[in-house]
Amino acid sequence: MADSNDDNLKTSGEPLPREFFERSPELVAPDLLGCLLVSTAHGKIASGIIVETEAYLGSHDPGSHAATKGITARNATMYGPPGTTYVYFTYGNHYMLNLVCEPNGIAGAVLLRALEPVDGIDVMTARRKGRPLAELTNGPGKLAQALGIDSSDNGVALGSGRLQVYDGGHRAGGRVVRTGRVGLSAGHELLLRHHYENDPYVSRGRTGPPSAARRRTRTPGSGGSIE
DNA sequence: GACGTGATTGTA
DNA sequence: ACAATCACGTCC
Repeated sequence: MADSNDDNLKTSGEPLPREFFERSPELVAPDLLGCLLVSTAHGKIASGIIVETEAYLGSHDPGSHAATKGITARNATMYGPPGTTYVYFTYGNHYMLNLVCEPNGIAGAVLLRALEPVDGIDVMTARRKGRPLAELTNGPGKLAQALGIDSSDNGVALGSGRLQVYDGGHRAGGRVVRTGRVGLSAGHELLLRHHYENDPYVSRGRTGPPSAARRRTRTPGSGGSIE
């Protein structure tokens, strides 16, 4: 290939088997830390070591898309077979990449929130419009953008599409900490976020709950009454 | 700290 | 039909 993009690729370990994902997201989320996520979207390799994850459970998790609602058009893949990807679009701008857990028919997934860039840094930098290395993949929307992920990846089994995850094992000396999940108005108090301590590629997250429910900014017309 | 952006969802 | 919400990122 004319691409210089596929020299010296790092594939630390075997692809994670389906059984790895066929259990609670609460167990899968910390085990994904240290594994390698690889994208081949648009014919370009881009990869990184997973350094931050969040678990999303089923109907009893108020922060989950599967909270009490049952199956909807959006969350259907969360109920699908383990080892597939759940990708959804939010805030009008961002794709979020999750890996589906639990046996087929039971909702559960792990959100990938941050990576340490490994291969294809030039590709990721271009997709991220020249941002510095530490800001290529330090957030869920950022990593999806860096890896070229979009809604066409939703519901696809790992290894059969553009994405794969390889076992990597934990980093030497990388201590894992659990904190509250980021950006939720409900369920943020549950300690379901996992990341390496003092890791430069972890998202900063947000401090505290998102200032109540953010109100849509209204533009009162001139002379209009405000309620 | 505030605003963009558009799909999704509950409510009417 | 409508309007609020939203697992965020960017610039002020």
